[in-house]
Amino acid sequence: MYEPVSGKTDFNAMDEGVLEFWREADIFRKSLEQTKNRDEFVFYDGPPFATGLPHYGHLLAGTIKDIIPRYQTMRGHHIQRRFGWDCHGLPIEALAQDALGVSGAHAISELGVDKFNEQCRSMVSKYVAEWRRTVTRMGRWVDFDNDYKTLDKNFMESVWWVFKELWRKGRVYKSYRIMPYSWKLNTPLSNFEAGSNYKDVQDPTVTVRVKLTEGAPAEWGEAYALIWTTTPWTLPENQAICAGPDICYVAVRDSEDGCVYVMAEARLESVYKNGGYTVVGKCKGSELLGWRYEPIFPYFSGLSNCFRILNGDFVTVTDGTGLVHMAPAYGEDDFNACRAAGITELADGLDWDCRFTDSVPDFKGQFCKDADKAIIRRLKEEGKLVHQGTIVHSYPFCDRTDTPLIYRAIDAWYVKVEDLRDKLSANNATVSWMPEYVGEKRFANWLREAKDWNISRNRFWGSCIPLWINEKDPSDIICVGSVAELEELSGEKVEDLHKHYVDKILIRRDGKTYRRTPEVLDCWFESGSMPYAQQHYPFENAEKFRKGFPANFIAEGLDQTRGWFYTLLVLSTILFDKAPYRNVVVNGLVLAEDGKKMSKRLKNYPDPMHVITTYGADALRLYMINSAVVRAENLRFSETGVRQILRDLLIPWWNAYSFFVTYANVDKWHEDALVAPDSSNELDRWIVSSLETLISDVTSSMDRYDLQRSVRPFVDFVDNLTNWYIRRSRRRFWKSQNDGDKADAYRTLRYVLVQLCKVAAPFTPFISESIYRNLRGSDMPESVHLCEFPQPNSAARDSLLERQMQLAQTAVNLGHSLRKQKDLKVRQPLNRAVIASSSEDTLSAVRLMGSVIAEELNVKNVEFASDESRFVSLSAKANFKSLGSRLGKRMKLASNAIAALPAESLVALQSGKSIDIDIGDGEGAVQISLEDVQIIRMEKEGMPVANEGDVTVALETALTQDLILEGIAREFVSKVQVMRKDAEFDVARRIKLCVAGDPECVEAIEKHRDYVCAETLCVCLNIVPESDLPSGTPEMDLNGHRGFAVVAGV
RNA sequence: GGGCGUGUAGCUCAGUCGGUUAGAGCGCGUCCCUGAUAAGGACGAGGUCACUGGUUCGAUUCCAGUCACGCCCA
Repeated sequence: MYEPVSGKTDFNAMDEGVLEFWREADIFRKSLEQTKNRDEFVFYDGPPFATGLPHYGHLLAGTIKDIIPRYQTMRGHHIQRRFGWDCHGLPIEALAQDALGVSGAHAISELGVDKFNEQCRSMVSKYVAEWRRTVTRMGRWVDFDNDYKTLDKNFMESVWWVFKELWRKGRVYKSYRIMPYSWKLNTPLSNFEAGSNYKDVQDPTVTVRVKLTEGAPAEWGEAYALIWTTTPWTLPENQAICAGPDICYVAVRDSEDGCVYVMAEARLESVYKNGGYTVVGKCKGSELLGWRYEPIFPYFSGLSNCFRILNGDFVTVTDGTGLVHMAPAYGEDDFNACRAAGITELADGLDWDCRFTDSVPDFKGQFCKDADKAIIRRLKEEGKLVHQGTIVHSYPFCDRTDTPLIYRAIDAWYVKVEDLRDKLSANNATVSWMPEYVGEKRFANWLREAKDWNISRNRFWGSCIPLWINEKDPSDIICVGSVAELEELSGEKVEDLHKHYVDKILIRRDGKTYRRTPEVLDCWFESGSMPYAQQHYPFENAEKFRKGFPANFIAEGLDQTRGWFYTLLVLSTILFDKAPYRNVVVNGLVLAEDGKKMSKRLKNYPDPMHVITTYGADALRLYMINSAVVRAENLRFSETGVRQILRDLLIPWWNAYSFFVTYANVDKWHEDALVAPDSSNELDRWIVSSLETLISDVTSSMDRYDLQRSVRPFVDFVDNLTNWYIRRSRRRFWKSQNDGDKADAYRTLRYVLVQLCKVAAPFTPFISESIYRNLRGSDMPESVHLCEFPQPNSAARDSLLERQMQLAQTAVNLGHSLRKQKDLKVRQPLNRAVIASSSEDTLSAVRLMGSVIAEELNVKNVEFASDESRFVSLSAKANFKSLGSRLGKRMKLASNAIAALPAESLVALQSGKSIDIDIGDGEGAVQISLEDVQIIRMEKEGMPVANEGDVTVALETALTQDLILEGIAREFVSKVQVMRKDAEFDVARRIKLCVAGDPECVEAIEKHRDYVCAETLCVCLNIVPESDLPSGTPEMDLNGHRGFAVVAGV
């Protein structure tokens, strides 16, 4: 006996039962144990931030990260799956700030970094339990107990090792970068943070003249460049002027003061609104390059390389003068352009509160923006101010304090990457990406323009930059690469590597004192170090690491192009000059059904747990995998889509299984060993062959990491299994004698169901397990996930048989369509169907399917004919594909000529002859053969026909009295079956029938008495006068005839 | 502004290495079937394959440009 199965299953309960089994029988551990001596297939799991609950993006990535390892395990590999957590960085700091009620770097320092960091540490595992629950519920097998955390001392120590390797190779340097800076919080913000609070503000604008000293033609006399800015306070720090190389500039002589002014031609009219000038010269910005001018303010006039005109592509003529004032300490374009021009020393006159320092004595102590007025006044006094106004524009503000942000140069640590571009590209070329374009275009382009990587953060909770700097000489730096090294250098015991511990540790050497640089590392540096740090390499596991590097496979979202994919590659390229991964599956974004981002606030998506418990995890997994989201495209998440996959695949599959169990139990059929069936029945051979095709398709797609294409063939297979194999085989299971054919049917169906479980196990681990557990033999593994993946066996495939069945299905569909057209229900038997095809191959193939077609179409005889012309008239149409390339411009005429071909020509073509046709352009005859035309079939008078490809089906629709009576009998059986069902009789329950009706009805039932009794399991059929029926017996409509039946169980 | 991707039926998506009838599922309408099935089948309505040009005998497909959307970057 198999465990009885209900046709209506509760997928949630099924899932929970399977989870319980996995837990109790410890199946995941067993699967690892079982494969421990096999080849290692290495998977790296990218660590998520544990600062929120998992969303669909995580579920999707988790599903991909489950399917591939499950598949590879079944293919005989050993695969460690360690979960990882990204524990550092701003997300967790933000949670801690909220919890402590503090905000900003100042406040944190006041509170104490130790307090703050311990708060962060205590909150890291806040969501861990919830993650574990959800990930597990989705069916993902991953090791949570042996997970890695970026805050572990060992992990952090390996990060130091990585850092020191970079340092040793001369890859780490300190430099400036322009960042949004909150003067109220005394901290730089990330660009992301800066983008969240823009406001419209009114700022001053000034146009200033700058005296040219070199470059301008002497005949101009006194000449000035005109510059424009909305930040007058940056003028004291001016170091250069920038012109657009391709912008057209003019020099005009002012008719009032007689001086010459240079500006962009496009801006001339807005500067000189009322004329009053004469043009004395024109040139491109590239010609202004290198001209020199007198510093506007004297404070930084000693700096070298400054006070020149530079060129830059970012210059526009939408406002200002087309000549841009450059204060490289306060603007990114300025900074980059000046650095490119060899200006290395920055004029920075502000302290950490953004007040002017001693270096700008005239404005000392004033907050920079407040100094605007005084600066403008000074410019006016000195005759440098040409125009003054105001502008309203949108400007970023600090999110927390609502004060305007100041863009300024901040000291930061960088990893040199720019000179590695070729190596990065070469290493990337060894990686196989799914989809290809992400690696070959998107990522490759990014690598080609890779910029040096800012790895320092002026924050608190993270891995520390392990650099100790001489208090007296900032160029004297010690890089520490391990705990032992630090202990030795400092003589102190190092318990923890977080900032509040290591900042207290000083190194004293040769009478000098070294203090740690205060920054922490970018958390991308940590996740990029994951291949080494998760193993505590090189301090431990050196051999294990070497075997497991690079990874066979990683999977993350498209948004990681610049994230994890990148940092992994940069670090491994520097350390080992190798790509750290061989295969990458990139998934797209999961959007809400409306195409917008999923938003908790808008509630535009269903809760993941609700979806899982309603439809089961398998349905959700399949829904996501069966979409292009596994090929980096976006998915609009639709609950209906999840329900759909349940209906299309999981329910039919379950029903096939429930069918098997129900009837096997009724028949007491049971076999322990699972053997490949050796049935001669064509349906059996066909479904086994289809199964082999499925195995082969799935295997080849999975080996290419093409998940979407791996899922697709399942839908077809299950459709064939339920709607053709089982439907066609039903009577083999129902018949009362237990003969060899019946045993073949059971054996085949069980075999197919069990093999299907194995093939589907990586995708739908729950339903596969559930079905497998009930059907397996006693010597088979206790879990489907401990089985081997079925080997593709081409010997078991019979492509001719698959083609035959395909043709039979086509013929049946055509016949059904004819019945529909002629309004003849399938229950009405017909005398004859004719299958015609001019192709001998097709005809001989479909000929073998005659009985199948006859039964499905409910016709007494199926005939085959090679001469279609009995049923259809033929005409032809040109095959543009074959002729077009040959004929070119003559194609149009040829198409007309072919449409006009007489019947004899078509018969000649069909018999395989080539014919010459004259297409009337005087260029000579065109020789055509059957491939060059497409035969069109039109119905002739007589029998209705339908056609698809080279198969034509004709149906004899005339009804004889015999056929009509049989139709009535079948209709009657159908009605009685409904009554049985309504009465909830068991399928094997015998009944008694009391029947009445009009004369035809009685005649029909009388004539087909045996058939009616057999079909309805009726042991006693009495035909009585209508008047003997119990009152209220409902009348049946039997194809227009009156009938009555009273059903009673025996 | 740049890189990459996407745009096909009311919806979710296939497909087309250039070929004259562009498919599936859902939804809708009509009907059929039901002795496993919250099912299944047939038929029908529904498409200027985002737009504009170009190449070609022929473009939804190739090329260029435009527009819209998305991701990343600036």
